[in-house]
Amino acid sequence: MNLPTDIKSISGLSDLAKQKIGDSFVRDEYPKGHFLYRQGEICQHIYYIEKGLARVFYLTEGGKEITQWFFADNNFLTAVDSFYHHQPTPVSCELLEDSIVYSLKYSEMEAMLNENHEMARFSFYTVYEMARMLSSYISAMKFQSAEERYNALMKEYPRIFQRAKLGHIASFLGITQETLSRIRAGK
Amino acid sequence: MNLPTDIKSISGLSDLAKQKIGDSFVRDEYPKGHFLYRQGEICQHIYYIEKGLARVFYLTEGGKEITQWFFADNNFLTAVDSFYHHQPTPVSCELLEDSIVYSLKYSEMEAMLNENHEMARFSFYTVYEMARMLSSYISAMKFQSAEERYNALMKEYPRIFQRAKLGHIASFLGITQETLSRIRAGK
DNA sequence: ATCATTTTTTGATCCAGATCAAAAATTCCC
DNA sequence: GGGAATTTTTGATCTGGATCAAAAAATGAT
Repeated sequence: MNLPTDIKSISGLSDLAKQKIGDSFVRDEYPKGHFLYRQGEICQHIYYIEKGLARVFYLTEGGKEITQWFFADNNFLTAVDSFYHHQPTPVSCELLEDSIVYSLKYSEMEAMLNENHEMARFSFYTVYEMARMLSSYISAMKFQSAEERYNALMKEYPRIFQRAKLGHIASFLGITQETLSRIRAGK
Repeated sequence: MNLPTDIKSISGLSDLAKQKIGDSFVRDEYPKGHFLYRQGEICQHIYYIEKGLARVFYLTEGGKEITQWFFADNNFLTAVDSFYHHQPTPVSCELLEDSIVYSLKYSEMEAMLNENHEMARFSFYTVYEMARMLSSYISAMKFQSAEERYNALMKEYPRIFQRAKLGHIASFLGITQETLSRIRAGK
């Protein structure tokens, strides 16, 4: 068994299945600046960040980088549409610090799925968690001010503060860099 | 087989499983104003709206109704956290017009899951679709003006126009009723 | 039809955050 | 370590949409 805590907590998965899934992930270490996948490619893997920090982002027509999400320790991460439906992904994923990352290739996962349909519970789990994240992001955007969102983000991912550029954080929060700078200065 | 089109398109599901899932949904007709589930209850079913229109909403501390989503023909719908994790749901679901609705009880789904893990692909499918919806909602909120969002909503669900109150539409769009009224007046 | 309640519209004012422009601070590299 | 490029901060102004208040319109009950 490779993968730590998270996989163990997936309900409805037999120990055997957990074992198999855990064993089929491959452990890697990548340096800061490495891209797990890039815009336009088909994302072939689902990743698990054991330790590290990643930023998922895309480019607007105007050429501006918009951060879609940050992922830190103990999170599954993939370009969902691309991974499951083999379309080019509109987003890139860049590591913001040296990271320990596990990955599982789609073709392997598919083989496991065909061999044992129970594995679908694993896919369910990862997409379910994603839906929860999206859902809480929407609440935050609807009911919190830019400053509240910034404080919440810094509390959840304090390391972002040192690793990401201001503009990257601002675009995630849905505000301009100038506004974030002012928030930070406390004005 | 009861359920129409959608279930057939779920990839990776055997015909037998599709048959079984389809057959275990129960068809019902409900009048406008009926609640499929209410805030505070545990949502026991996953629903499929064959024909009709539903509004999912919650109350803020201030007592205001906020529309979370509209669902029309040929959509699966449930209070995800409540359905899968048996917690009281924070949202209610009300039918805005007489509707034909299929439903599947959690306990039955669970039995099916234990009997045939392939069924987990069905859960995956429904949550995946939800994640896509949430994701596109976020883009809309980030990149479209209130007016653009209103036009897009009316294009997708024209029947809302006649069935939902202005305030219900406005809270879904993330704006006030007054602003929506002005948008509609074209000012 | 009539009056009361609910819903929608209109008006006036305000504010969070955007935009545009430029200065200051950091980072990078030879 | 010095100059160029990048990133962040500061300043001035503008704007989409909020808020508060009240009028108008629609809906509904008797």
